[in-house]
Amino acid sequence: DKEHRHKDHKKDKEREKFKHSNSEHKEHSEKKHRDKDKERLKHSDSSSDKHRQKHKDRDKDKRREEKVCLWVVGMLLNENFFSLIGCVVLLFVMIRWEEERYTDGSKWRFLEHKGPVFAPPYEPLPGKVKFYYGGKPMKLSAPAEEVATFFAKMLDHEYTTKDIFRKNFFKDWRKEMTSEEKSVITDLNKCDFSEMSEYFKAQSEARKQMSKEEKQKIKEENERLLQEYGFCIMDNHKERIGNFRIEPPGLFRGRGDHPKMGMLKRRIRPEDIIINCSKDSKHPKPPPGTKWKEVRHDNKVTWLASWTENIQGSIKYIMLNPSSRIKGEKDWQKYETARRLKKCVDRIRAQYREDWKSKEMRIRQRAVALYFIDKLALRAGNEKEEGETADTVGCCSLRVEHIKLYPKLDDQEYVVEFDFLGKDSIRYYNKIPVEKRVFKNLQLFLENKQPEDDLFDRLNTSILNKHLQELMDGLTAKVFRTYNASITLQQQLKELTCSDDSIPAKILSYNRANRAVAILCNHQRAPPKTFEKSMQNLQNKIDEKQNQLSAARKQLKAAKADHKASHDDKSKKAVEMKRKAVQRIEEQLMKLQVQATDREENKQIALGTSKLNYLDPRISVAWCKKFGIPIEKIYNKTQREKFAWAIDMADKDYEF
DNA sequence: CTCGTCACTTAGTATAGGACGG
DNA sequence: CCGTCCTATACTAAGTGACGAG
Repeated sequence: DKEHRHKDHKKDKEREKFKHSNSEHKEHSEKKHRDKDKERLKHSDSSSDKHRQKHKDRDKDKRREEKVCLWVVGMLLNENFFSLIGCVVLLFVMIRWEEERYTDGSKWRFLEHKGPVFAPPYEPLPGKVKFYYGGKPMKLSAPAEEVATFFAKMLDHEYTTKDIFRKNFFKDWRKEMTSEEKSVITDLNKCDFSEMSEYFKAQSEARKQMSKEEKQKIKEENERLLQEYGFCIMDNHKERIGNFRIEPPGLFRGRGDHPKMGMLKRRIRPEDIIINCSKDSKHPKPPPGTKWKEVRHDNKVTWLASWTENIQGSIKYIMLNPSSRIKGEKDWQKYETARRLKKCVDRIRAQYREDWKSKEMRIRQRAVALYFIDKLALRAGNEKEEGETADTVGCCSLRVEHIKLYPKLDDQEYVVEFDFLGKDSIRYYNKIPVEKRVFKNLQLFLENKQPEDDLFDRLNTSILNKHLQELMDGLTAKVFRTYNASITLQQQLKELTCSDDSIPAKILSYNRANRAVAILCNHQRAPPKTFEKSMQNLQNKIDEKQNQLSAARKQLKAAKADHKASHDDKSKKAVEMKRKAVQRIEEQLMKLQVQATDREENKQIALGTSKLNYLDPRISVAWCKKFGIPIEKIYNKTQREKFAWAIDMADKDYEF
């Protein structure tokens, strides 16, 4: 018990640090927000007024704090014994809470919100927009029409041509039809949605052409909705909600070769929604004439509302924004776990290398799989239900058909070729030389197996994670991804950054370090549709700059010659001017060239995912502080909000 | 040990909206 | 000021991993 408490105490202290930096930051941003509101209210204010206002605000805050302090002191000094008792009880409850919060798995003590925003109801098509079956116009019942519009809106998409998509869609569509419709519409190929499709195209065109005022009105309405439904109170903070809108109905588009693509994603009603909030909060009201499925008060979870989705039968949640305390703390914890792995990774590596020699097959498989997870940053690879999802794999679910062994390939020995579809059906393709022992083990694992058999037939994620748990508290397969990503960034930054580079050059280095991680984690993207064009545009700009530069250089030369001839002050000044101009253009050119390199290298690589989910933000913050890079160059507004804790916490010497 | 459930993180893409250059 | 282009954001699918029942 003593030991336990000691550990907890240490944890608490660290948490205290986190909370402090986080709330401090929040105060800043809240204040900014308030100031902005005021700006909106009286936009005629002069800037000095605003400035004064800011000061006033700060003073007010200070005074309020002082008042609270005085109140507490007053209570303590008060002769009124009962107030004193009250005060002590309050403190006791607070302390008790602080302890409880971390030992019993509670996530909050007070939670109040307004519930979700539902998708707008279906608006029937104007009569002139017709659906045709077998060339004849046909008026559809509202439910059938709605589902038809989902298809019509996707008509330009490739997947409306796919067999599975069409089959699934048609089956679900027929369920929405009246019996007469059902008897008439028996063949999707005879359906003509083109008028509907044209109508929606025209609608979106019209939306683009809307006047400023109309756009402004929509914007204001969105803002109102955000203000009303987009925030909740969790404990003592107003927190931004991540997704407060319920997903609208539509046709399901799974990624990759998904067996359920085209199925109807049904409309979610209040009767489907479970609300989660605290008992003592003002409960959200369901829309008039409706009821929630349930209102519960479970403070062991972080979600505010949930519903069961009809495609996979999984649960969807409404949760807080990444900037919230609850998400930030968890994020921070994740990186702390990865840092603990750093301390013992050598031991673990030695261990799995040793296990390659084990007498037991299951241990060898475990060790080789772990080697892949560590070296190649593969995902764990949980089993999936066949026929329910696209056929994708991770490490533990690799099959024989996903690897090829080459005892010799070109000038390398023991090469393993990986070729499989991972998460989101993104292809992982890699040829990698491995140690002889690993290679021999793989040959052993492949013996007497069919292509569709599991490579690691004695292993799954649960076995692997149980083993990892024994090696380090809190260790799971995904910690390796976090650890290797973060350590790679740190090491690459060290390697690539030159302190006397210009800021754009340093940022290129940062992006390259980021890119190394994205490649490691296989974070790909489809090349943007306009990639070639935008590259060309940039190249044109570069050419233009180059011309400017040679012109400026010529002028400088001329000015110099002029100065040599006349030796007067005026010509000297002219030389200086021209010299500066050349310098400025050189800088601009450099910047453009850097931008072009960056963009080219980024064609098929997505940096965002690793930045947001794998890279300890304190590494980036420290790097910025060390090299005098403004943090805004690395993190945009949202990212700064998410990583507020790190921005406050890390100094220039932070080591992951 | 298997299976299903649940909660939460990680993922790529479509598009809204804002910056920027003519 | 307006159209173009790019970035940020919204959206939601698809993973991971814990846990409990049988």
